[in-house]
Amino acid sequence: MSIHVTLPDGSVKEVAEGTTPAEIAASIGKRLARDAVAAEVDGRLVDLTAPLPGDCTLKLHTGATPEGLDVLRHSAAHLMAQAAKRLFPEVKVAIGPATEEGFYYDFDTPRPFRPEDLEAIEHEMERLAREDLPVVRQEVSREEALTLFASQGETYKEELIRELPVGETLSVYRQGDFVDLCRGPHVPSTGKLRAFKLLSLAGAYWRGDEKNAMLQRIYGTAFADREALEHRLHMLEEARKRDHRKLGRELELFSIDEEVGPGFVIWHPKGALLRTVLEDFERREHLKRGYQIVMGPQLLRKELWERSGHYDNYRENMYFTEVEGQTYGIKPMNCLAHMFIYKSKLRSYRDLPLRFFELGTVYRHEKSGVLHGLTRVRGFTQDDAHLLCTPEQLQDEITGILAFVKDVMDRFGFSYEVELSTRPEKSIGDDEAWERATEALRQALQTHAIPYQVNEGDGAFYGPKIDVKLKDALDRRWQCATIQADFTLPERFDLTYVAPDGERRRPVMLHRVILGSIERFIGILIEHYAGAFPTWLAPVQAVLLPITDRHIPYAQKVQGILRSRGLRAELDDRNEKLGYKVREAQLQKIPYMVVVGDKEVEQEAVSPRLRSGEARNLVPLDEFVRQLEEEATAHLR
RNA sequence: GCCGGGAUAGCUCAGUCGGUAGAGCAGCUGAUUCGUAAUCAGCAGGUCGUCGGUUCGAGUCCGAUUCCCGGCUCCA
Repeated sequence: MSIHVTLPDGSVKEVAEGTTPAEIAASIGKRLARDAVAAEVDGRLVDLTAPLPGDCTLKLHTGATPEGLDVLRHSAAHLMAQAAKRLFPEVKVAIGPATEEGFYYDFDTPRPFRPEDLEAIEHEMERLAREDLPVVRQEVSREEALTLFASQGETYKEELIRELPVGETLSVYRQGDFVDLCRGPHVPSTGKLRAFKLLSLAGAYWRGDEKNAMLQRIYGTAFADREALEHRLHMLEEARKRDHRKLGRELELFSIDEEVGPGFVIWHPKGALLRTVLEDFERREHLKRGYQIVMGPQLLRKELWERSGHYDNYRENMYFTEVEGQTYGIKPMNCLAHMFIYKSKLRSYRDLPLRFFELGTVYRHEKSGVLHGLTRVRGFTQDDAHLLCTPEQLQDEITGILAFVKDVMDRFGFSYEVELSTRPEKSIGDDEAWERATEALRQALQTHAIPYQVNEGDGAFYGPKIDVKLKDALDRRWQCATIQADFTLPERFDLTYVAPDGERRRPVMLHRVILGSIERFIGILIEHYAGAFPTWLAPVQAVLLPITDRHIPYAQKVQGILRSRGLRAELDDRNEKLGYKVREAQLQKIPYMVVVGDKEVEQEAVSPRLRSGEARNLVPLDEFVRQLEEEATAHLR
């Protein structure tokens, strides 16, 4: 008998004896025996106490490996359920998985949990962990499982079991008085759980369906050791500090006021400037790539929305207004006007592809509970484009857009993931068109070897889409760029072009955005940079700090020079000490704090201080202007 | 939309048992003219989210409502 053992650190050992992974871990070392949480036998994740077959490959996991951490967190979820049931015997448990960040468990409770309950449950968890209860796997038949959970009144578990095929063998895990339906694996005993924390309370629908009962969810996180847990808690705290809603106010970028309307953003001077810089960047990038800038109206006749299918499929999100017996819909999307540009004259295949770009402001009535700072609003501007091309050109156009997305995301240093979303239940168009559109998107991803996940039924109502999800500072994923293939709207609006053979053909339409919505993207940017925007984006690039009143004229002169070069320079001429002005500029995260005093005036120089704290002394004025100009235009090259 | 929590000065927050509101920062005025993260003094600032109820009396208790926060569902 010989067993290849891969240790958590990646090293490999050859072991001759052993009946369980736990035994083998113990034979290798005390530390490993203590830290191991699960094992992988011939690629299958199992309990440490699972019997080993003769010859096999074995991989031992601790909380340091992704698989081990998952097991640890899943076990922490069980521990939490056990603690909750002990303190509140009348609660019923639903499901409690590990997540990317930690774990949660959903409960049905006679009264909602309160924050102080979390503390009590956490203490109980600590007690149960100290008791080091063995966690035991038991295989039972479907019928035995049903009887077991029915006898405990666990109706949610019953419902889950009933959906499994008759005759199936299931596994349950016991720890002390608590038993849970679970595939496993789990840590061998509760003492393995040494670092966990309950984080928040929330409502969650049973099985994620809005029509089902609302359960009480408790979120928590767990790590292999205290240190890793503390690090995570520290990161959460850091993330809170860079919340774009907080920074948006502190940096005077924007506000959202109840009196004005929830979900409607008011851009203050600095925010509007930031937004303008971003929009200018976008216009330039689009023109470079052969797009044409267009603009459509905010209101379009209701009949048009009926023809496009928006009225049937998107009405509950639309605002309507009626004047003199005519009903107009405020646009929730920009495509219709673009189609009318296409239709305004006879198009030849020689004209295609056509790429219409619009910074299009749209209004969507989002449900009240979903609004969130800049990232979920009711009025927003999309960097929207509609590409009209022949079916033969479709691949190249999609590829071009994917390259565009990459270029732009690289500019901001964002990583992202790609998803392919297929036909939803509520949709227009025939199966064949959907199939062709989906295939076109898939082909483009495959030929460029772009890894992607499939998101069944998550497409737009008029076509499938490629979604790009970028990751923000809180490691939340945000949908920004999306590419949607559409064979249906060209049909509904009878778009045609003249083919080489003189026949009228139907063009394909691509809907796409790169940043998604300017509002959302800026919200993400604020958190990404923690408000310290790179110089090219910073609303204020330099602030002049005269040391006393007699240095103000020189500071004004420098400001004038910078402004004449298109650089965004402010002057802090308040009667305050330098330290005070530096502090404020630092808090405003202005890239350059330019100190001017006697020496600078005398030498026609400046002493710039960076946000990092680095101070440069007496840089010749023309040299500083040149450097700043170079930095501020980096994005144009 | 759903579950839970919350709303006091521009901001961050205190306000005990129901007895008519307080701090720091910001603002204003004055003094100070200063070299890299807060100079000093004075002044002003509030329909306690809104509406209704209980009470001799409500920031405080009850109800409704609006908005916000944490999630769920939905989504750019």
